[in-house]
Amino acid sequence: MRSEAASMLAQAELKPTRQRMAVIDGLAASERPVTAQALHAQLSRGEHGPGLATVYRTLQAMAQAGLARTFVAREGEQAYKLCEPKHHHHLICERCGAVVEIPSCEVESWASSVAAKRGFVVRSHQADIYGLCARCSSGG
Amino acid sequence: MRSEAASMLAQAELKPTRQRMAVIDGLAASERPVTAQALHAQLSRGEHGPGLATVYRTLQAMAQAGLARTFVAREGEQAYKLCEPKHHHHLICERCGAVVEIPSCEVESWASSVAAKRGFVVRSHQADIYGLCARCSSGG
DNA sequence: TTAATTGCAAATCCTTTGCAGATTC
DNA sequence: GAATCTGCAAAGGATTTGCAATTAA
Repeated sequence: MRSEAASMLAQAELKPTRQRMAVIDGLAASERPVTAQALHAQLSRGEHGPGLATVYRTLQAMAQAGLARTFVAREGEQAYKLCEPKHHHHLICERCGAVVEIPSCEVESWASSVAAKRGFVVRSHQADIYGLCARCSSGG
Repeated sequence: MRSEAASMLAQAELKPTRQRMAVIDGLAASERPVTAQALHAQLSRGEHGPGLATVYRTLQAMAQAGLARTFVAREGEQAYKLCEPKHHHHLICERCGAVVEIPSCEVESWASSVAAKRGFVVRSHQADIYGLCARCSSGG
């Protein structure tokens, strides 16, 4: 049986090294986007944690392969989160940072009609919804 | 008669200094988002161009006041563009960088229904459409 | 006059890069 | 064995900040 991480690396055409597996496992373990710095710090708590450069390189490669998406963190950092390679949108909790993927794409028709009105040809679109998740809106 | 720039500064509760006016005029002159660096370089061609720090400070203040929006430029820089303080979306040309505002908000119902399905309470959303503007899709 | 603003340059801080040694296929 | 990958530390580059001089109200 092949691990999830190894499979993703194969998709990205990257060799499944111990360091990269750790990065991906770390990413997968969080339900919210993680910055390279944070991930490196976390992985460094154990032994054999990958170097910061490797974390950056791996995250970048994953994003480029479409297997991770980038988010803008508060102070100009970039945060990453694994996601399906196919197009989708996100629900993001502003309190706890949780990210839920929305597979459907109902914005598509809206996007093309709005674009057509102004002579645009749509190539892609991005739509994210920010709010409070069930837990945060009830508990807090 | 009060200039457009002075009026915006008033809205942001900033004193209408010569430097800030220059920054805003420079922003207003471009139909695409501009980075602080680019704006500073452009304004420095003339005399009395504001310092880089002032450009950064002004752009940041405008964004905070909701009078400008930030975009992520290619190499991790932040680009700014003036916009209406009220909520809206953007059509962005991937070729020439032009940005057209979409005042309507048809995503709103989509957003709240999708969010409700997962127990989320919507606080805001962001939706941008990328493509080619009329000129770029025909001419190129 | 008083508080806000500017400019400069130094300081921060995220991210990238060069390169020798280690590792995968 | 050849091509990749890693780690380290140095380099790069955007943005922020301290502080004395300047300017707006």
